[in-house]
Amino acid sequence: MVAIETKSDKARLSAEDWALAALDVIAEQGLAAVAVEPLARRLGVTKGSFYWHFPSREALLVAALERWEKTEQDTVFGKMEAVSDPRVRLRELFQLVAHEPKTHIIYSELLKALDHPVVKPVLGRVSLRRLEYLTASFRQAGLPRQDAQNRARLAYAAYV
Amino acid sequence: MVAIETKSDKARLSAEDWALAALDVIAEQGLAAVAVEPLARRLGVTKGSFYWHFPSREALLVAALERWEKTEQDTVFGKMEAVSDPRVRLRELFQLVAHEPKTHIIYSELLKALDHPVVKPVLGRVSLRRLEYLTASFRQAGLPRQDAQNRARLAYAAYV
DNA sequence: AATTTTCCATACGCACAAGTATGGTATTGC
DNA sequence: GCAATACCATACTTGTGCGTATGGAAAATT
Repeated sequence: MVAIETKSDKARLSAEDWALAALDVIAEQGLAAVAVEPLARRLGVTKGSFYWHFPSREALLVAALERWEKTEQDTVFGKMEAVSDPRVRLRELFQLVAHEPKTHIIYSELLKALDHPVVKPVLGRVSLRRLEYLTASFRQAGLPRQDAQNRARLAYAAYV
Repeated sequence: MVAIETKSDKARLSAEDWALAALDVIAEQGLAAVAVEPLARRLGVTKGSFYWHFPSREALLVAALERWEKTEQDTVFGKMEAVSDPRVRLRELFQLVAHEPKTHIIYSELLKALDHPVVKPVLGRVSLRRLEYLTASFRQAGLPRQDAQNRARLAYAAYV
């Protein structure tokens, strides 16, 4: 028989479950609030579980951010490719960030923790990708190179 | 004889010395890094000193932010009153924030800690004052009320 | 000079989180 | 059914920070 399991009561956990829970905590209380024991309580287990899946808290952060970077990339760029007109695509993009608050909140929390060595490179890559994407879209919309770059920077700054 | 004392070797400390040291730590490592025992080590004393001047860590934060709010108000608005032409005054203002990094950095660190109940009202007041000042200057520079407000908001957002 | 005050050190107790060690239970593969 | 492995609980140890209690030294006061 197939076990009937909801997200909140599960017999056994995977490393990914921990990473997702960590992202939830980041969204709710920031990166500094990601602690092993509170997370374990939240998941209904103890530290013993955690240290089987991960060697350290640091490793959890790396895994969580890695997963966040991947999914944010997929959702945003996945939904964008469908639209061919670059101008409509830009509108869709802003619509998307506005109505997908989770990734959005995590982004701002990570901004607050930019001094953390694990966070910096990740956020650097994500920001750069978004900027390049914006610039490219503005260029396809007809703007010359320099103007497109400026518009992109402005739009992104406004978003932040 | 008057005691010759440098800032780093002083026989006895005052509450203000602690507040200033706290602001230094905020500027360097953020509000969360303001801890009593490390601060004491930094000042060359122990906790015993601290808890004579303050009843708690919270009280130190309040005192430090209060002091920061006061001095930032004095320096900025003090240097601005001298200039009568509102357009020149605006240029001076941006010049000022750019070359007075200390207050500036503290401001951004406090932004990261906006969720802290002690920080929120302080930063709210400071931001509001700056915005109103900007708006007033833009109006005196000849812009109508609505445009002045928008320009002020934009300029402040860009600064942040 | 003697006595208050002022300021600080030392030594506690408490709480909480990181990591380790070890043993137990549930699965899975055979 | 049985052994191996996967997953987790319990019980440590260590580190660090908050706050308290108390006694001692230096300054100021009289």
